[in-house]
Amino acid sequence: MSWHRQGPGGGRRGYHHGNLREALVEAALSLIGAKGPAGFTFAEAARQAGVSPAAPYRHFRDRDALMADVARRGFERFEQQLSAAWNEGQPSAPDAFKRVGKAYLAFARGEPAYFAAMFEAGLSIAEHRELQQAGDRAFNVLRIACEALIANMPEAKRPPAMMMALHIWSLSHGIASLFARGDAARRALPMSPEDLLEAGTLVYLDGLGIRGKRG
Amino acid sequence: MSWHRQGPGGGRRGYHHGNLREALVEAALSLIGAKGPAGFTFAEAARQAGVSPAAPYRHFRDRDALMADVARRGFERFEQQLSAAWNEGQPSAPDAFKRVGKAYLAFARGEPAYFAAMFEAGLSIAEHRELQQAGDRAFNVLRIACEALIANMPEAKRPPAMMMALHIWSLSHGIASLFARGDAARRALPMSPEDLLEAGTLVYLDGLGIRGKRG
DNA sequence: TGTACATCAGTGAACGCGCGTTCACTGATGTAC
DNA sequence: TGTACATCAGTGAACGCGCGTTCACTGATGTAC
Repeated sequence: MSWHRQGPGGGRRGYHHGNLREALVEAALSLIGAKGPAGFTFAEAARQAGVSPAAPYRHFRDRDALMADVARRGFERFEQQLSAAWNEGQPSAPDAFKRVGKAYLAFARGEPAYFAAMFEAGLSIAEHRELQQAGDRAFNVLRIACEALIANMPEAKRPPAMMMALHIWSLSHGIASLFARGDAARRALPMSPEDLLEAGTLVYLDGLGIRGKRG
Repeated sequence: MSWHRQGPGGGRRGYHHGNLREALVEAALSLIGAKGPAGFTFAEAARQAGVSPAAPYRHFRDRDALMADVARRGFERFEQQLSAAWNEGQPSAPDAFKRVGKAYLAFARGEPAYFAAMFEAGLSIAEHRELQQAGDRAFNVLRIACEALIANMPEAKRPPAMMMALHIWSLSHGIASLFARGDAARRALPMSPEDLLEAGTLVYLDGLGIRGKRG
């Protein structure tokens, strides 16, 4: 909690919170994590941040604006984690690609509140252009990874990287949504989501003629 | 609306609704469709069905029980549509398989309220065993289709049908959730979701050694 | 260094609202005889 | 065929609650001079 003023001393806060915007985001995350996107209310976020119910209006137009901000931060965090996993394709593109898949699932499992805000809060894409852009930037990491993976293929056999990225994204997202989510809606699975995704990706890449697993 | 009593005459209803349970389900569907799972309330469902707010309690324990019933019906409908699309693999397993994929997307797009209740209402799988079972039955259609697709392969090269079905399910579900949903959270796509799924499935099957699209 | 003042980020009380749920009740229906 | 009665599926009024939002306000902070 960012209850204390910044700077030395860490004394009790006074009239001003000092970091309310961040505290509200944290509160929203903890509420979404605990009760789902529907269970998050503006009033309770204020209470959890220790301010009056009117205070949040200084920082967010309404409940949806706070939710959208959480989702945007989620996409940024998501992009960072995918990007770190890709690590510019080092030491090899296939290895790095595998890491990206794992990072996708790790995010769904490790940050269920962000994941829910991003994909299950019912936020309209059209009404929140900044969300779409943040989502596109995260997707772009995947596309770059796909481009690197197929860079050495003969041009005639090279698949469109965009389509490839959309397939990998969809497969990852499906597995994450159904089997790797961090809440009670997760379904049981006879193997780990990571193994399922890795196997599916290998088959898919094989189908594209990459890595030629099968003679 | 099932406003009138069953039977000839279709006269005005009296004290008893006659078909309240069904009317509540319909009301729930229309509310979920219009405002998402979070926007559906017990009270408004009652209002839309034209009864007092206490009446629904004769038929459902609480709001969640109604939501779960909607989801269960959704899974049953889903199973029926997938099953009809599969049509026992006629005229050929690959053709029928393609139809099943299209049916998955058609359901997400055509029945957004059911889809949301089934996958995005935050219902706990553990607390609603009947939901899990209904979901499993729908999934089973996919598994049977996968088994039929690989039935003629030499045993040594035959992939596990369960894994294959999970991959296809995940890919379909990812595409449906991200690009083919029937509400404002749908993302734009440079092609149709159907084409994306069909292309992805072909590549995947190719990777398994089915249909040998590529030399 | 001190002071006046503008601005910012809170307060807290109040509002109307709709929700979920309960209660004793009652009209309608079905059935035993 | 009629009647008494049990059961069912509704009513409608009431409750406490928490929400979103607004309002005039005020304490704290920063800055110009």
